[in-house]
Amino acid sequence: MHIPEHFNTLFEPELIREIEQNGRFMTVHAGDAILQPKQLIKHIPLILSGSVKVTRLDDDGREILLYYVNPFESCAMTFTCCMQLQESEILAIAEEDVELIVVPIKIMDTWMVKFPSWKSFVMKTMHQRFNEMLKTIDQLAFQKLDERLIHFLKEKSKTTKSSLINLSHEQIATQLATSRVVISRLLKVLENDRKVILYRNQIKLLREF
DNA sequence: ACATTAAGTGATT
DNA sequence: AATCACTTAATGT
Repeated sequence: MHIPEHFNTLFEPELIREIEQNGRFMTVHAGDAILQPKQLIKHIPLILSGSVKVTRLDDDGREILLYYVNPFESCAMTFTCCMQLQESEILAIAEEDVELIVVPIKIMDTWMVKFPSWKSFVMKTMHQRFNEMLKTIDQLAFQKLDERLIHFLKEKSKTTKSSLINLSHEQIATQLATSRVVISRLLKVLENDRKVILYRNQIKLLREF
C-alpha cells in the first residue's frame, strides 16, 4: 500500500508502518455513500484524494451540510462516534472519486496512547471541525442566507480548486435547505454586484468574490 | 420542431 | 424568506 508523502510530515515512521499493516485501501466513486446514518462505525477513514461531503438529513430527506473532508484529513464525527461504538448520525457521500484508507477503530485506540502524533492529529481535526461547525451554527442562527450561500460557494471552489461551480440552483438549494427560487434571486444579486457570472448548471466566481 | 429542464420574476403571505 | 404561478432561455431528442 502506498502512503502519500504528506503523511510523513504528520506521523512518525512507526505509525506510518502500522497504518500500512492495518489499513485497507479503498476507492469510492463520486456520488456513492461512504457512511450512512444508523450504520455502525467500525473504521476510521483517512482521505488520500478527493473530497467527502458530510451532511445531516432531516425528516423530509433534506440535507444540511456539516462540512467537507479533504485529503489528509479524517472525519471528526467518526472519532466521536467510534469511541463508544456508536451509530452514525451523519451521511457521508463522496463528492468526487475518493481514495481512502480505512483502519479498524480497535487499532486506533492503541494509537491514541502509543503515538503522540496520532493523538494530536485527532485533536486537530476535532478542533478544526468544531470551529467550523460553530461558524455554520452562527450563520443558521442569524438567518443570513446570503452569507451562507457565499460561504458555500467559497467552500465549493476551495475543494474543487476551481472558480467554476458545476451545480444547478436547485442542487444548491437542497444543500442549503431552501428553495430554488430563493437561490436564484440571491445569485442574481451577486451577479449584479459583479461577484459571479451565471450560466446554466454553472456558476463562475469572480476574483472580488 | 418539440419536449424537457434550468433559471428569472412579479405578486402574495 | 417561502411559495405560487408564470415566463423565458438553454438543452436534448
